[in-house]
Amino acid sequence: MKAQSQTSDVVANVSRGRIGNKSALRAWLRLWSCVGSVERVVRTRLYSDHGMTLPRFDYLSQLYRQPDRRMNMTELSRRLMVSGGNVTGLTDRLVADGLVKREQDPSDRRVQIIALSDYGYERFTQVAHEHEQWIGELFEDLNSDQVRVLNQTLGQLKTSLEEKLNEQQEE
Amino acid sequence: MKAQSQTSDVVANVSRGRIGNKSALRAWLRLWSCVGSVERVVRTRLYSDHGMTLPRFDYLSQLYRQPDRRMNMTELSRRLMVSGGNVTGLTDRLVADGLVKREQDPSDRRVQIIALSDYGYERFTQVAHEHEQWIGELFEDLNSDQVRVLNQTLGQLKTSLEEKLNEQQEE
DNA sequence: CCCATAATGTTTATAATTAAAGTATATTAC
DNA sequence: GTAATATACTTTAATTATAAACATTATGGG
Repeated sequence: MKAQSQTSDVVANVSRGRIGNKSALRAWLRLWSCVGSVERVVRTRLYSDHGMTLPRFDYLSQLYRQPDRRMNMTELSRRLMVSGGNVTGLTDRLVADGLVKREQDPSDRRVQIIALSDYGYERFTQVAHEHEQWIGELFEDLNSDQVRVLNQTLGQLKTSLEEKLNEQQEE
Repeated sequence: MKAQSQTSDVVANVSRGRIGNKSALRAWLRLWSCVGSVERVVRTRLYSDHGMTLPRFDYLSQLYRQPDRRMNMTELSRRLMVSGGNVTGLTDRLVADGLVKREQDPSDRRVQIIALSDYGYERFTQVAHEHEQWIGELFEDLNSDQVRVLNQTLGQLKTSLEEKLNEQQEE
């Protein structure tokens, strides 16, 4: 009577199509593990083959994706999912290396606009091409159906997470 | 004739069931984004509600999952996917806080065995229970079919990545 | 036994990262 | 117009993280 109430709750949830905490936790641990493995490979190769760190690559890739190769600090912080202070430090080092430039926003003197320099653009495109191949190799054992479903599910999860973060922020 | 050769390559790959680099890259970016969002929520709540950092929580959870609540440094480093030096520093601080203890391996004097202390066990179980609920809430919009397929696909990816890492290491 | 090699963990120097406090500028309410 | 509030970014202190060099101990072949 009193035994396995936890387990039967989970079963009940599954039968209703809603997932239980245990099953969510399992998915989370796998997500975490896969991302960790991929990051480790990418970080090691970026550093040994190109002398570039992963945070800097991620930073440059955000700028690269913009039509004008420009973004302000707050937006960079949001997209990279790191703190503002972190972006300040990364920017200092990237400016010192000549990969990006700081520009002023004429309409708001608080805003720093970060622009990818010509050198930064050239350097990033070279590295990014290899990066794309690394990712292709790492995912090659998945077939196209799996990737399609994966993208669909993760897209939904991403949207759902963003909504939850917004709700939470407003409280 | 010369136009869109990239695109047609991708289409060719899809028709064969093999994925192209672009599609792998898209999947990777979504994985990265989802993991980043979840980590951000977990890190913030761990710190504000329990005064615990995410790296320490991850460290303790590895010990907790072992039948004897014990693991050596190298294994911790491998499972947490961080460098050995990082584990040394984390261990120093966790020992200072009384959450874990260092023990000697009688059969190998190089080896440090890290054991979860009674206090560490008690503390972790409290936090882990909430952690599990947070994850459950963050994933609640996915249905059980999605999670099942996600777990299946990520399990395969994880295995595939581990094989690639082993091959790479042997070269 | 002895030497070369491997494995375990620490140290060092530096970079990345966070939370929180601080500074400067904008915006909004009144 | 001015005061309160919000936004953008930087600074600070501490932690987390890396790669590479190092010290110690183990292992395997001669």
